[in-house]
Amino acid sequence: MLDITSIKIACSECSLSRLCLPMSLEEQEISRLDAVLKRPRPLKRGEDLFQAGDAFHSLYVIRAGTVKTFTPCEDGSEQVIGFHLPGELVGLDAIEQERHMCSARVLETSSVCELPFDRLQELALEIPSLQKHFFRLLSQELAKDETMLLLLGKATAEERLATFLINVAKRFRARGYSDKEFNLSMSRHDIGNYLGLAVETISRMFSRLQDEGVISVHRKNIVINDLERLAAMAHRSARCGSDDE
Amino acid sequence: MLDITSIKIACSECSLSRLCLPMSLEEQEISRLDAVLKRPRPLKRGEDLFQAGDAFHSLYVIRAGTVKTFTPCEDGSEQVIGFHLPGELVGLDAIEQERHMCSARVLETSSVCELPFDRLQELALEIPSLQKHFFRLLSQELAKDETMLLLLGKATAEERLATFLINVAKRFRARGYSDKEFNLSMSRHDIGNYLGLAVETISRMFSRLQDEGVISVHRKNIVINDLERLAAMAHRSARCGSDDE
DNA sequence: TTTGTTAATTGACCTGAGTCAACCTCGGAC
DNA sequence: GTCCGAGGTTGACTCAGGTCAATTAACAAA
Repeated sequence: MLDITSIKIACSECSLSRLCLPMSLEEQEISRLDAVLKRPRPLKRGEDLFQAGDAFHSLYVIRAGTVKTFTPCEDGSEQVIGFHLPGELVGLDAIEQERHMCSARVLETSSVCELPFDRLQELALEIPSLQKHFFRLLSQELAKDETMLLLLGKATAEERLATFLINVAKRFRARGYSDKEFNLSMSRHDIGNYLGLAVETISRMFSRLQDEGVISVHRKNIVINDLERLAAMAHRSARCGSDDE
Repeated sequence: MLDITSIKIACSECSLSRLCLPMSLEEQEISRLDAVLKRPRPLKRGEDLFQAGDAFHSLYVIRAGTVKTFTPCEDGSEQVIGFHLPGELVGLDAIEQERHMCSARVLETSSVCELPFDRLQELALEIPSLQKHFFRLLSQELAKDETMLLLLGKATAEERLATFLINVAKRFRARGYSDKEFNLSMSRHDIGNYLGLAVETISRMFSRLQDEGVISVHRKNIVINDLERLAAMAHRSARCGSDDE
């Protein structure tokens, strides 16, 4: 039987540190961060990392798996805010109100590292590059949201889905996976919700892109056949001069 | 003739400090921040504070007037990201890339304080409450954007405009102005762009709300006659448990 | 005052995406 | 195996909001 507590990997040895801590930290500084960090907690599909309204204590880094964040609406429905892959942080929007603004739900078996925010803040005072890293991280998140505002404000269904697929592909590549073929861990329903479209529209667009030969779709499996053409579809309403990544 | 350099008001005496620096700073700490800050620069309608792509050096606090931020799109159009009133910061999305992601244009005669970010960052290492303030500020900005994502993803034209009007009213009240009657400094075109709607739709919705007696519209002047009803329109697709403010 | 220009309104019409409903297809549970 | 239920697809129809075009209002320049 596997002892969960044994799955302790120091930040310095974590394969994600390039994504999670892309900054110059001294060996000794990493250890200090490491000491603050609580070890990965394994979570099963459907479990919540936290829920909207919960008191805020920690940020979470995804170590493995996928997490979706979403806000519940007055009418009982929800709005998906984002999908988060390994190396990405969730909970940043909770700092100000000191309670979570959105819920975070695990889409497949995942594990996350917990970063108590108070400790992090203290550490950031002592390690300038850590402070800088967090300012940048928050700023980056803002820039991402703005790109999303543009997408929801202007783009057609086709542009939205094309942009989404390209974005997912890029993030897979950045993690060392294929950007030509991958499995989407989220449902059509979640994709639609995220992109401000009905499930049926997502389904139709997948079919259309497949009919045009741009992608091949089989259930959750996506193959990108013609990245050029997909990019052309996405770029028509894209942010000026955004090469991303 | 007015000497512009004479319009120097220390942060400690600025009427906006409650909005701009809502935190406990020692007298001496405020002076240090004050020393870093460059004095208000007056700007005329149509002038740009900065443009998308410009190198990032400073954040700006609006002291008077209104500023809109927007990103240029590939197709030559633009997406309005936000409207900024006195006491609000612009440029936060530029920290990561070290260049501005959006342009900031003045909608009416305005003045802004410039905060060189490097100096600010140094200061934040020495003044814990300042660091905390900036983390919170960035987080708050994220939460705002998420609320906007919800609006663009789900809300109808009526819900969008109602939400917008209530939001503007709240911000006017927070600044000591009437929340029942005010002048919108932005054009219908900008409002439409911001809300992901056509100008004509904005116009039609204004007319509809007026016909229903909820508001009175004359050019840029708005009078809210029935806040209850306006709030009801807005709340149908609102974020759960968001009293804002 | 007239004139030019830009913003705003209104109407007629069109269309992209939502809605509703039927059906299909996996992948368990038994 | 077969049954079941959730997720996904497809078609037919509807409608909110976009587009296009004409008209009006506000205001600055001459």
